[in-house]
Amino acid sequence: MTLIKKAKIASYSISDLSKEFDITTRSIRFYEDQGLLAPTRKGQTRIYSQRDKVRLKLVLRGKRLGFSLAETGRLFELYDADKSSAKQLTIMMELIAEKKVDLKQKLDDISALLIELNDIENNCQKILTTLTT
Amino acid sequence: MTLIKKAKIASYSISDLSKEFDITTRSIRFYEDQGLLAPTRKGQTRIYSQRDKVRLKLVLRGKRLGFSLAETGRLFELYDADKSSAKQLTIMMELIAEKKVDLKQKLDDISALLIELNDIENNCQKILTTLTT
DNA sequence: AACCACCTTTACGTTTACGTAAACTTCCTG
DNA sequence: CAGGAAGTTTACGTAAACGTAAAGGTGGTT
Repeated sequence: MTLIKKAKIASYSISDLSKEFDITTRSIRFYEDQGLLAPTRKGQTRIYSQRDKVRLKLVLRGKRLGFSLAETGRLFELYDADKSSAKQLTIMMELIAEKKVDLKQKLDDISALLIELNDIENNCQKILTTLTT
Repeated sequence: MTLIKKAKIASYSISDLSKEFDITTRSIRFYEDQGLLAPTRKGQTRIYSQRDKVRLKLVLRGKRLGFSLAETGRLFELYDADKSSAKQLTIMMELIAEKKVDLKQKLDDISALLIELNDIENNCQKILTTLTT
C-alpha cells in the first residue's frame, strides 16, 4: 500500500464554527480562554482544525450534560494525558471510574424522569379524550 | 374497608433536610425563594412536610441533570397544573414532548461518553499491565 | 441568669459562562 | 478609495446559584 493520502486538511473560521454549532463567537473565544481550544493563527485570525472542531463539539456535549467547562477540561486531559507512568495511569483510571459513577447516576435520573413524564403524558391524553368527546 | 389510616405525618426541620441531602440551609431557603418549596411555619420556623422533602429531592435530581431551578419549576407546574381546559392540556403535552427530546439527547450523549471512557479505560489497563510486567 | 444550639432575615460578595459595547485592523468589493 | 464584512482585543455588565457575615429571636438546660 504505497498510496499516500494527501488529505486536504479541513480548517474553519470562527464564524464557520459559530454558525455550524449555533453559538456566538464570544463563546468560542471564551472556551479558548479556558484552555479548551487552541486554534492556530494566520496573522491575528484564528484558524480551527478538524481537531478543534471535534473538541468544540465535545464541549457542547458536556454542557448538555451539565458539566462545567472545567470538568470538560479534565476529560480532555484524559484523552491527551501522557500514559508513561504507572502512577499517572492509576490516577487516570480513578478519574474515569468517578465519571462513570456520575454518568450512571445520570442515567438513573433520566430513566426515572422519563417514566414520570410518560405517566403525566398518558394522564393528560386520557383527560383530553374524555374532554373532547 | 373501614380501616382508617391515621398516618403520622412526617415533618422535618431545615437542618434535618440539609443533613439528609448534604446541602446547606442557605440552598434550601434559596429554593423556597425561587418558589420550588413552600414549607409551613410554626412561628418563624419552617416546617417541611413529606411533600416538601420529595420536591427537594426532585430539585437535586434536576440539578444533577443540569436543569436550572427555573426549569425544574416548570416541571413542578406539570405535576400541579390544572387539567380542566383542553388548551392547557395540549400546552402541557407539548412541554412534555420537548423535555422528552431533551432527555433522549442526554441519553445519547451519555452513551457516547461512556463508550469513550471505557475505551480510554481499557487502553490504560493494557498499558498498565505492559508497564508492570 | 447565662449559655448554647438552632432558627430567622437582610444584604453584600463570589463563581461560572458568557453578553455587550467600544475601538481597531484587514480584506474585499463597488 | 470609500465602505462594508469579518476578524481582533479590552473591558465592563449580567444572570444563576449560592457563600458568607451580621444581627437578632427562641427554646432548653445547667
